[in-house]
Amino acid sequence: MKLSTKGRYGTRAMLDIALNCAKGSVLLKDIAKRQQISEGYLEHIIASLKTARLIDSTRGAKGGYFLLKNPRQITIAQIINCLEGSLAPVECVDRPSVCKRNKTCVTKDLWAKMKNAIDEVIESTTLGDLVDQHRKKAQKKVAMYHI
Amino acid sequence: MKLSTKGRYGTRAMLDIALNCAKGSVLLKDIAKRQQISEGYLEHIIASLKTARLIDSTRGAKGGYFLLKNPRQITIAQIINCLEGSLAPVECVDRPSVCKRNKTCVTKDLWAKMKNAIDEVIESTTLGDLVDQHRKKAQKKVAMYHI
DNA sequence: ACCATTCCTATAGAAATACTAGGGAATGGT
DNA sequence: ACCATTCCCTAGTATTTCTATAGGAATGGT
Repeated sequence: MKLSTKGRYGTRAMLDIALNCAKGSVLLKDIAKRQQISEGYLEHIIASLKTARLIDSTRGAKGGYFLLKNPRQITIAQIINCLEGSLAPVECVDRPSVCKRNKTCVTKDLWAKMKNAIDEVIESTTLGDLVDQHRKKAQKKVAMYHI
Repeated sequence: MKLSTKGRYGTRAMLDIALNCAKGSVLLKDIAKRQQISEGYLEHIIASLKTARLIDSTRGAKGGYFLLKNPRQITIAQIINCLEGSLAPVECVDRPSVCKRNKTCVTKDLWAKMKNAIDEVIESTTLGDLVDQHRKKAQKKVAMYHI
């Protein structure tokens, strides 16, 4: 039960934009290089994030991508859901009608509980939280070099 | 991020054995019919459950499968883990060395949190719990017919 | 000896994932 | 007006994982 690369790369791309937006917009090329993702593939992921209105872009020279909201207003759930859809471990949790067993099935209830636990994590974490944590870790690393 | 059929079928198979073990062992054929899983495929799943020492079998005529422990001693985590491996949403959570970014990566910490939330659910639920819940639902259904 | 049953291995079709390729369109600096 | 830079869009393909299917061997009760 793995997250696909879309979810993983997408989350890192969003964090990268949040960390590098000081001078306005961020180049896809730069995100790709820093995050070690192929430009071509990253384009697809970025496109989904744009459709979901989490980011926007300007074209042409001096173009690039930028967040449409404050990082504290962007939850990881929003990022993941637009790239992977629901994180329900089985389909019947979201759409009970796909399984005729759904009225009596107790495993369905269990999987629903699992989905809730997952959602709790990604809904309670914002991109702003990741930015904070990243800065804290980076600072610690710099401090270590000075010992 | 879906659970594969192995995890889903396996959990239902274990529940089926727990519910039908009154007369000793349970036939694969019967599990397959009741749970609507192909016999051939169920064989693979059952084999893994056996390797994990959750069930055992007797061969030949009058053979079948039976639980090796009390349902209250069997967690869903044990079932799922032997069929799907860890439910870590990304590999680096279990084996940090697969990603050189692991020292500074804050998304890794997030995915680790997600794994913990998932594990909490499947470790705190036992096969016995599912049996209880199933019996309660079945009873309710019978009562409704009598209205 | 017979038969129902579990056990084991190999193979293959289907679906999803993870990219790659290449041309097109908008923009801004010169 | 030109051109480099950048985003935009569609199609195709390679790889992996999932979901089985098939055939036969071993076992044990009758």
